[in-house]
Amino acid sequence: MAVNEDPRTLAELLWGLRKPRIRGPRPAYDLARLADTAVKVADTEGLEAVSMHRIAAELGLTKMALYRYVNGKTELMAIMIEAAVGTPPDLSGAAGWRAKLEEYARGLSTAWRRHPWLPSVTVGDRVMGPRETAWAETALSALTDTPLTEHERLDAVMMVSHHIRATHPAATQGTQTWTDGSAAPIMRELLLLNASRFPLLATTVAIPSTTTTREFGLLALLDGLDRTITQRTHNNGDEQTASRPDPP
Amino acid sequence: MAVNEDPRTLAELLWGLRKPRIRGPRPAYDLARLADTAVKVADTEGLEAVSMHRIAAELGLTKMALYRYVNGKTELMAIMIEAAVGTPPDLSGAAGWRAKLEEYARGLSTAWRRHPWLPSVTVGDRVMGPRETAWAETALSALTDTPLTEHERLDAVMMVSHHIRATHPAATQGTQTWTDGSAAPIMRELLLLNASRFPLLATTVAIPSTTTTREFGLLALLDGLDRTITQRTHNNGDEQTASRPDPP
DNA sequence: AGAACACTGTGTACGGTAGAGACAGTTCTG
DNA sequence: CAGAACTGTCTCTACCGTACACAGTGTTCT
Repeated sequence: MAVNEDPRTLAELLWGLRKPRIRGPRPAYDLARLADTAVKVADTEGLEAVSMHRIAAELGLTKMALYRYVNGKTELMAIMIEAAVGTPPDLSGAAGWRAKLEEYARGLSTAWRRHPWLPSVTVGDRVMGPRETAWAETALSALTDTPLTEHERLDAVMMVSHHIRATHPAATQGTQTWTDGSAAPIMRELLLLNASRFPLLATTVAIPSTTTTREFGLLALLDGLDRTITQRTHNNGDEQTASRPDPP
Repeated sequence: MAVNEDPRTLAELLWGLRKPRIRGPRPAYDLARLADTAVKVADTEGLEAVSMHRIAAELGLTKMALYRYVNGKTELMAIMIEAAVGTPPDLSGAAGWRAKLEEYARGLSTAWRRHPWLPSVTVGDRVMGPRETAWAETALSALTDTPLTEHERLDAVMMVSHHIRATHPAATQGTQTWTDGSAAPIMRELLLLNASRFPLLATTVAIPSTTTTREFGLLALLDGLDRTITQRTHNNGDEQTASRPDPP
């Protein structure tokens, strides 16, 4: 990566603020085409297969020609994300914040199942495009009728997203190292070998799991939000009277 | 990366099962020394500064000499992790599963603050070393007295870890893109510019935050776990009588 | 003691990555 | 029609991880 990492120019690219160029020969392709082929490569061969050379070759271009469209690989990744996220789910069918959040989690999950590289990339400090932003906006809409503050709603939404990300099966993320994945059998073996040092883990991996991490976690998460929400709605009117000082 | 990624040999390295070599000249260094210098470089200059060449040069070695100690960069990373994680916190001082989990979260947080690259690396499908495993064992011990099943306890522990990871300030992980980080001001600007499309987000970023995401999230998480735990302890004896069929 | 052997560290080379900069060709604008 | 602006290509650099042959060094066996 290089000195090109100017977030402002990236933002202009993502939000359609690049001034259209008139003079000179027409570009053979456009950003959408670039993004689509890159997404296709990532979907079928994994994210590590996406290199400047590879994508350029896929389009019948030289590697350096790509730099006429994007300022670097960071920008290519950004437009890939925008192309892949799609549109957020419709939450209007679900009644109540809890059902809406569950629906949102489902939507996130299916989108990520379609593009398994997506969760590992839509992370960290970065400029987001309008389509990805729309997801966050949709998620926030699930909590508008709750007594949570604006930032608490955002926190709650992020919690749900992170949980789905962490339990994403094909992710390079927080897969359950102990029970799933290619390293799991080795870990199991090592734990049973050292059962005296790690008795709790050893017994755990010896037992087959009946529940899924994702469901259990989401349940706990929503239960926890429910607690503060119901608590605040009940104390809503009382709080003022209770905190009102007695007249002298 | 190469064909070297054999998880078995990695496991042997991490768990001290490498047969000690006697013949030939003594190696100038050992794995601990390698790991320590690599950790130091990662701590001071970031994880991307850790390359085979860099670490070798730091030790006064040729790049290729490192391959006499580790089979590749994957193994180097693995021993770096083992060297950096340290020992898990002592939870015996905390009373009850909730306080214990909070203490565990605190310990995780301080360990990751010391080595900001650690959370982004201790993730995904991989073989873990004994010291990292000890952390998981410790975390599990917090929940031994709860009516949760073994796998549910593991799930709960993973949830807490993921949450701390996701809210880790210096992480390449799920920092709050909207409110923190270098891209945040740009996102704020874009949202206020497009406030009609993203009203909820726009109002949110316009308001200063009073609470921290980490605390709010951990609260919700533990509240959620509390619900199932207390629910099950109360229904413990009743459940059998309630589910017992009436005599005909 | 001497030979055989095993191991360490070095030098060179390879294929991969992202990217800079000069250049030729094309197309629009004045 | 001429000049300006733009596209795509070519060559080059600087990294990265890693394979492999080789020289030197120390241990072990005879």
